[in-house]
Amino acid sequence: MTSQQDLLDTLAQVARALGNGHRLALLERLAQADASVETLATTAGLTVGNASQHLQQLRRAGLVTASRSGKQMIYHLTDERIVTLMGLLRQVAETNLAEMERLVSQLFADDDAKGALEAVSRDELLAGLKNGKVALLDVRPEEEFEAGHLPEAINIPLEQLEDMLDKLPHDREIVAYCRGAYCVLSHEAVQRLRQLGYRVRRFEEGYPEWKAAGLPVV
Amino acid sequence: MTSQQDLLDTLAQVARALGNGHRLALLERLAQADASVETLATTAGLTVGNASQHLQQLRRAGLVTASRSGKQMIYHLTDERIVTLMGLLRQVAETNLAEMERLVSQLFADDDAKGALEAVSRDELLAGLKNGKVALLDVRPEEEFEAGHLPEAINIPLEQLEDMLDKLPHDREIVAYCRGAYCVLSHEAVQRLRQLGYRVRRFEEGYPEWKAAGLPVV
DNA sequence: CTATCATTCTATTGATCGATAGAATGGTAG
DNA sequence: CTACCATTCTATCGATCAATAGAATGATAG
Repeated sequence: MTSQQDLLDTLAQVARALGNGHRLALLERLAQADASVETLATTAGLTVGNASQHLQQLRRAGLVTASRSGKQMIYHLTDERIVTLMGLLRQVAETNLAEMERLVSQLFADDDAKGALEAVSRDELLAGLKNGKVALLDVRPEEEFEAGHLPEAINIPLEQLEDMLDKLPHDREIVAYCRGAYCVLSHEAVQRLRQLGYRVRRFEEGYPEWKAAGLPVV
Repeated sequence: MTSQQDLLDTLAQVARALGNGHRLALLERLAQADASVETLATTAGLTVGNASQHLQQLRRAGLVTASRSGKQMIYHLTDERIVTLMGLLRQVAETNLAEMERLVSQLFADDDAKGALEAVSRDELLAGLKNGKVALLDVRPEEEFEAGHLPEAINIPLEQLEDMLDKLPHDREIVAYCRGAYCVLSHEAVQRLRQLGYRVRRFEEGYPEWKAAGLPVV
């Protein structure tokens, strides 16, 4: 059956669109919030022209759409499931590639005791929120926070962490989150807050995974 | 942070391994049962040398492993989640690429009324099995059936369908399944059995998805 | 130990991908 | 209508990928 293979070839095209680190970076940024080409280029460290080309490829693969807003083109993820897809890709890679483990531990390497690494799982966080024993801290930039965040979360962008400590409770454990599993913002925040005596841990996922799981966002 | 990008590049390598129709075909075959290089080459329509090379790529990406059995190398999927990953890729592609819809309808095109297309969902099948109102028919080749199948399923390979009708009950609805969403074996079986007067529908998934979902297999 | 078989490795060729620079397009503000 | 800005398109070049043929490896049977 040749059309069987045509189908697989088409699926392969979509997979190939995911097969480039810069495009994955663009998708991760889009999972935080819709963005213009220039914004995307900056956060991914690409020239505008190059970012545009990668975005065309993602568009051809049906992973993003674009709409015009004035002079700018605003790109969007077409489908929440793309976040899940990337998460699953990550899981499979982490489980089966030794290289991944090395890179992850390198990303979260610190002088500290590794206590800060003990991340809070989704179920644990849900339980803590339900019984009011946990305060949620979003350390992403304000722009991303405004585009969507977890309910009840307090936003303190990492750069302003020490300036806004009065917004943090002392009577509860704090759980910090940011963009996702590989985002180091919350990790950094946990380390700094621990040195200041706060009881704080890191959520092992981020805003996009929470939203993609169908959990409530604001 | 440069190691952030290293991580995404490594993830991209895994995605690139999925970015070829022939490799997806190899993975789909491996989702049915472990197999030798020659078997894999034959079912994917490749030369042995070429199949071997593709398998090396899958190995480097951590998607398959190999073990020697006598003269032969037997390949295995490293991880059940790869089936889930491909299923999610399929869902995203079907939702967002018009091309996919065209190819799928072409694959299942038939002269019949489209009644045969109404597939049974997983939940519906589970309910039907629980209350004993459904008989399960596995129309894959005997070899794949032997390597693993759904509990209570009767195996009648499609080629022998008309020869083994006595194994099929008349008092219950029959649900036929095969390799997965894009496998046409069960579709064909449904059409032929309907003409013979059986009450029969097609399971919308296949053995690998069932197993990957953690449901019991034999 | 030699012949054989299954598989992998190596080298080659054409095809596709990724980055860059510069031209072209499409919308906006004056 | 013109100047300007954000983005896209086009052409180019080096790098990587896919398929093929043929040599090399590794296990087994005699």
